[in-house]
Amino acid sequence: MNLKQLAELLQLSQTTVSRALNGYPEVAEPTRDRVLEAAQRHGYKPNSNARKLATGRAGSIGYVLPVGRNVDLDPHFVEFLSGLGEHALMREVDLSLTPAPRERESEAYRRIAASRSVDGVYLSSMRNDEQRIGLVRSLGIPFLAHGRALKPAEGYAFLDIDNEGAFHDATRLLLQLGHRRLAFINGDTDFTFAVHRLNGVIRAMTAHGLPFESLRHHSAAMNEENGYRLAMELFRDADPLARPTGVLSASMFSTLGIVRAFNQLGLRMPQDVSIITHDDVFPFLKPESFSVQLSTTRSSIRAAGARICERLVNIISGAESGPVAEIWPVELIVRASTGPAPADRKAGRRGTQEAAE
Amino acid sequence: MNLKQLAELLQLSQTTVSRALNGYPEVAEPTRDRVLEAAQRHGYKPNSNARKLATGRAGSIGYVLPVGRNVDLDPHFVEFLSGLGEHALMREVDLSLTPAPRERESEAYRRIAASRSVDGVYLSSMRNDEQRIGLVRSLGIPFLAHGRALKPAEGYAFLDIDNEGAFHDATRLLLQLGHRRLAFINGDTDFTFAVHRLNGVIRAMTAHGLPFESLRHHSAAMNEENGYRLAMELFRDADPLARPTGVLSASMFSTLGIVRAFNQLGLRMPQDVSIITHDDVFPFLKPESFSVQLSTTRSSIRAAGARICERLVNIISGAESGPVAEIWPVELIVRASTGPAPADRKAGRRGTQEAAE
DNA sequence: CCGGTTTCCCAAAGCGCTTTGAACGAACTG
DNA sequence: CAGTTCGTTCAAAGCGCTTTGGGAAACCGG
Repeated sequence: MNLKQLAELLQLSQTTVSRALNGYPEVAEPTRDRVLEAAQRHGYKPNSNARKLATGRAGSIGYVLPVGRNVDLDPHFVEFLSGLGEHALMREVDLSLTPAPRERESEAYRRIAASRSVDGVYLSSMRNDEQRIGLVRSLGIPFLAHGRALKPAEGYAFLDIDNEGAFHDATRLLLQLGHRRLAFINGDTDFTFAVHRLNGVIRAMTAHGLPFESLRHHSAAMNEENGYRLAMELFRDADPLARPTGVLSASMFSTLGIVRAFNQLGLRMPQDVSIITHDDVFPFLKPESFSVQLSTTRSSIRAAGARICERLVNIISGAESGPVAEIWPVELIVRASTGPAPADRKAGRRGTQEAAE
Repeated sequence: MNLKQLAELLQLSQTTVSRALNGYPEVAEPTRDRVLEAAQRHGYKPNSNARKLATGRAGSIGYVLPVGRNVDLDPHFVEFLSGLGEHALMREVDLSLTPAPRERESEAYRRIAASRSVDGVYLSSMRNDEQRIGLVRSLGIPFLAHGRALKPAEGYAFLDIDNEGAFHDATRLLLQLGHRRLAFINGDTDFTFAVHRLNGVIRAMTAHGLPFESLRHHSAAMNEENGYRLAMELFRDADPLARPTGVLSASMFSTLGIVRAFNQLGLRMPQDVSIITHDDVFPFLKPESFSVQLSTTRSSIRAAGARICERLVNIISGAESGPVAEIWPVELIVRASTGPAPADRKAGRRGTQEAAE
C-alpha cells in the first residue's frame, strides 16, 4: 500500500492525502479524518526512503561506533545509548550506527555527510587532540558533543558533566579528613574528561598547600584489570607510612579491581585507606553493592544520553541554535568507604601532632 | 555533487556513470577508469536515500532496542553489538536501532517492515512465549535469531550456543568432584537460554541418579545485586552440612555478587564451595581477574555478533537460504574455583562412606 | 560486402514521497 | 454585484538514483 493507491482509494490527490497525514493546515477536517481513518485501516505507512529522499531529512541520528581489536565498546556506552534510545523513541527517530575503526573515522563521517543518511551526529569520548569537531562542522553535519575539547573557546554545542568540580570536591573531602598521601587511578588521559578530573584533584591539593607532585597519579583504561594492577603496584610492597591513605578512582570498574587488591592485601576500608569513586549509575553495578559501601561522585550517564538526544533533535529542527554549553553538576555522596586518615602511629612528629587533636 | 553533475562533467549519461560506479560489465574499461577517477577526485558519494529508494534495498540491518524503566540494556548486548559492528563495517552495512518498549515491540517491527528502512533484522533474547518469529515472518522481513525458541520445530534460521550442553558438562564436573548439594543461580527463565541451561543441569543430575528436586534453583536477572542476594539467601543461615557445596552461575555479573557474599560469610573457594560460571568473554571482566580464578563455561558473545551479521547479510542477499540452525559448542575451562566436595566431617554415615574412598 | 552479433552507451521511465503553483468555488467586502 | 480573499483541492515537478529497452558503432564469419 503506497500513497498513490491510498489516494486512488479515497478519490483524492496524493497531495491532499500527504498533507492530511502530515498535519498541514490547508486540508478540511472531515477530509483529514477520512484520510487518517483509511490509512489506519489499510495499515499505510509512508516509505521512509522515499520520504527521506523527498524531504532531504533522514529521521535518524548517527553515531560512529568505534570498533577494532583494541577498542572495547564499554558499558558506559551502553548506558548512554540506553538513555539516548529512550528519548529517541519519544521523538520517533532512529539511531544509525556506522562502525569504523579509529583510523577510518573521518572517512566514516564523510560518508555519512555525503550520503545524507542521518540528520545529525553526536560525538562522544572527546580527546585532547580532537579533530572531529572541525571535521563535522566543515561537512555541515549538525552535531552535539558529549564532553568537550580542551579549549572551550571553539564555540560548539556540548553537554558535559562537571568532572573538574566533582574531583575537586572529592579530593577536598579527603584532605579535610586528614589524608595527605593521595592516589588517583584515573582514566586514559588521552580523553579530556580524565584531564579535567586531574585538574580538579590538583586544584584541591593546591588550595590545601599540597604539592601536586605528591599525588600518585595513574592513567589507564577504566576496567577491573587495571584497577587491580595499579592498586597492587601502589600498595603491595609499600611502607605503611608512605603509601597512600586516600584513593580516587575514575570508575566503578576500576574500583572493582582496587577493592580486590585491598582484600588480598588485607587493607580495610576506611580504616587503612579511604576511596572515592566516580559512579556513572550503572543499574547492574551499584556503590551500595560493595562489601564496604562506596562513597562516590555521581552522575547518570543514562540521563545524559536522553538529554543529548533531546538537544540533538532540537538542534536539527532548528529549535536550538548557537553553541550552547551545558555542564551538569555532580553530586558527592558519602558512604562507608571514606573516613579519617589513619594515624601514623610510629611517626614521631606526626604522632604528637595527632595526639593533640 | 550528484550523479547528474558528475555525468555532465564527464560528458556521459547518468546511466553509464552509474553503471561504471557499480561495477556493471557493460561499460568499457577506459570509460570506467575515467569515471572512477573523477568520482574520487570530486568526492562523489551516491545519496544513500536515493539509492535505497531506487533499489528497494536499505543497506542496513535493524534491531528493535528494548527500552523502558525496567529494561536494562545490559553489557551482554554491548559485546554482541560490538562484534556485529565489526563485521557490519566490512560489509559496509549500517545498524539501525529502533527503540521500543516491550509492549510496543510488534508495532516497531510493523513500522520497520512498512517503511522498508532495513533489509533484515536480528532477534535476540528469545523468550519462551516468543511471538516475534511469527511476526517478522508474516511481515516478510528477512531475519536471523540469536538463540532459539523452545520448540525448535518451527524451522527458522538461528545461531545459538549449546547452553544445555555447557551446563550439563559443568554440572557433571561438579558431580564427578563429589558434590551432591548443588545450587544454580540462573538467569531469568522467561528466556529460553535459561531454560536450556536448567535442562542441562537436570540432565546431568538425572544421569547421576540425583533427584532434580535437590537442586536449589533460582531464576533472576543476571547482575551483581541478585547474585549477592541469592547467595546470601542460600548460605547465610544454612547448616554447613545442608548448604550447597557446588554452585552454577549464569553470568560473571551474578558471580561478582556471589563472590562478595562468600567473602562476607567467610566461605572459601574451592575449599568450602566450588563455583562454575558462564563466561561471555567480556574484555572488561575476566574470570582470571577474580581473587580465586573462576572455572567457566566459555563462549564469546562478541564472536556470535560478528557471525550473526555475516549470516544475516547472506540471508538478505540470498546467499543463505533455508532454516539453517547453527549451534556453537561451549568450552568448559577449569581454573581455581572448583575442587573436590568438602568432607562432611561431623556426619556419621557419610563420614564412614567418605573414609572408604 | 552484408546480415548478424557484440560492445558500449544513452534517453527515459520509474522508485514513493513532498511541495510548488495554480484552480476553483464559497464567502466576504465595499 | 463586481472584486477580492479565503479555504480547499489538484496536477505536476522534483528529490537522486537504478534499470529497462533500445540504438549506433564496431566486429564477425561466410
